[in-house]
Amino acid sequence: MAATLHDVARLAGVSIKTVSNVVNDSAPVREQTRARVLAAISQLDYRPNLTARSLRSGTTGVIGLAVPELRLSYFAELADSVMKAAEKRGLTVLIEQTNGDRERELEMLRSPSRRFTDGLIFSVLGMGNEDAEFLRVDYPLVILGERVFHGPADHVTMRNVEAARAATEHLLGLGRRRIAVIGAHEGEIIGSAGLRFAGYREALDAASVPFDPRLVGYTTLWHRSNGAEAMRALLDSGVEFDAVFAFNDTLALGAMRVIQEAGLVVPRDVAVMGFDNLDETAYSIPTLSTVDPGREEIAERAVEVLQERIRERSRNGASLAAPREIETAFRIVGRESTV
Amino acid sequence: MAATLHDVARLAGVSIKTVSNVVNDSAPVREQTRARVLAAISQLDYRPNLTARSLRSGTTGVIGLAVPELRLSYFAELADSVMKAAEKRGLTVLIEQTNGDRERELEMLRSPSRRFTDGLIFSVLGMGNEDAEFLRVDYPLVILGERVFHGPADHVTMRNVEAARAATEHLLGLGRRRIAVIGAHEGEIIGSAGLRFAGYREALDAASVPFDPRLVGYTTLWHRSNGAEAMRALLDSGVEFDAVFAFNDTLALGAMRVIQEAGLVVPRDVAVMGFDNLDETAYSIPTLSTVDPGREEIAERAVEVLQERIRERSRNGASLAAPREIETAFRIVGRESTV
DNA sequence: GTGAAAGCGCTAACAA
DNA sequence: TTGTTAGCGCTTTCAC
Repeated sequence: MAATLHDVARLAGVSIKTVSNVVNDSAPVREQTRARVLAAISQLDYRPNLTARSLRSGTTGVIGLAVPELRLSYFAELADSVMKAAEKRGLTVLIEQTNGDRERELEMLRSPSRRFTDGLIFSVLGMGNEDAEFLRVDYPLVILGERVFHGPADHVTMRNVEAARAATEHLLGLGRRRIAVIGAHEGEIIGSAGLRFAGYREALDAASVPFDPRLVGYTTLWHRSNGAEAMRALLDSGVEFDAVFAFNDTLALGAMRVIQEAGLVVPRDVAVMGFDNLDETAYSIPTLSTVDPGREEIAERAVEVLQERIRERSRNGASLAAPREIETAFRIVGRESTV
Repeated sequence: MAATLHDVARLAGVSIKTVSNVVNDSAPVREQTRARVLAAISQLDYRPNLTARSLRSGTTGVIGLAVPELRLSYFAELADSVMKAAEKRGLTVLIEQTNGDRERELEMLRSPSRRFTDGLIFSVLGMGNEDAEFLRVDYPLVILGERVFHGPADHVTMRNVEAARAATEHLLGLGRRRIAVIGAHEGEIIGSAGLRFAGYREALDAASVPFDPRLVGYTTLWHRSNGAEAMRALLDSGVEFDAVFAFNDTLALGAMRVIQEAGLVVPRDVAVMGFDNLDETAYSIPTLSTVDPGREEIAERAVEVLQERIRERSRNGASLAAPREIETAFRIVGRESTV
């Protein structure tokens, strides 16, 4: 059985309070006593029981991270960044998957594991702005993504409209004028698809390039196969285009595959631009130009804000500060697909 | 403040024991009483404090999963499978990253979060058989991977030698006789590289195809860039080959890129075979033939064995049963790269 | 500088 | 069938 404070105290011939003081540096301890305690600790290989500590202190040092699916590279890379940011701050991350499903997302907010975590970083995909009130919860919560804005919880996101505009301008800068988009969602205003589409339109308008609805590829999901299908439809339709802006890298890679199968050359015949800067975009054939959404910064800020809220809460019982909207920086990454 | 058992008991006019019985189904409760308790629970939105329950019961319902790096697709997909298998059994997964680093792996075995988890599934990459004794720990532990065999902990792995042999035979079956390998590790006997190399040799020998050391591409890591480099070296060396067996999919994808850049056609000039059956191998150009290692089954078995050990332990204090070596089934997946 | 004791919320042994 | 009570291991007043 693992050693407890009592065992250490008995061996060192002191009270458990003294041992606790040594372990937590919570009060000055005479040098000689400290040495005796430390000796006992190492002799017994004592390690504090975190569960007991949690019960007493009310915090666990664990934060939750809810993402749609870990096997989607974007979320695996995000999880990696969040774990690294958390580790720097002495926090452990408990990852959970929602499948991007509205119902499961709502459940997640009330999952039993919330009792195990001090707060939650929640990458929302299925819920919409109309669900915002569900985000009014009694624990620290930081929302990620583009589904809910100005809700009752802190929110970290990138400038989607500006980034999509910059991506489109990058293509315009190459002299491309017939720029198709892939990944649009009919009638969506907010959400990544809606915002990125808006950025695309802004760029066209600013450059006085007419918008052609035949160049819009709608897809429900943003997987590789959806990018491939949308591109096939575009090619079959016979509409002319000299560039494609896909709303994420996975769509772009799927589309690029179909373009090449059709005997066209990237970027000579069609320039391709993605969005997310996944690791693998640096290794595709050709390498894929994309938007770096600054995942590291998003993760850092999210963990930072969450930790602040956790601290506020443990001091004051609850935080009254207004929810924060934090926007992070992006960067256009030019690679072979848009030379 | 969140409601406790006491609050519910007071509201329902019963003792906390009765509430506890209702919550845990631990003893029969009169229908009428149960209804009153349930009403109080929902009125107060009572949810049990898992920390307190853990302190009392000595278990947490959380298992650890240590993997090298989540951004490597193989481990993201493995993590997904483990989480799904765990969820079926009512367990939550705490993921931690080791970076495949021996030192960090050793630390992981004694990480403070072990106090938070009932057991650990540990995908080992940096440690070797000589470190096996470190795996003699006082909590349930299941090892994954090919670095440690017959150690003091349970071990779930696939038949690497047989799988690599089958993959090579698949290429031989196409009439290819000059089969290069990529990802070999000089002098390694166990470890994925050593075992897969052995399987390759077995297949050649069985088919009486002479082994040519010039066809062996050594790489330290198994990333895309390593596959690309190894293939470049192979092409530069001028040695002839009509097929490549890469020891994982990522290497294969990197190699395939270089093959195509060199103006060769896959599979006409060079057939390519990977290993792992990553999601993305179904979408590459051409799609990649590979070995499906049965990640789902590995995950299922690992969680199952771990849970058994956890239960044994909570019953008997400790498990005396000998460590188990479990081997799972694999499957050759033929795709465009080996038509 | 150190000790005694209460109690975090829960489960389980024992009583009634 | 239900209630009482003793801890799980720790932190934290409050004495000394």
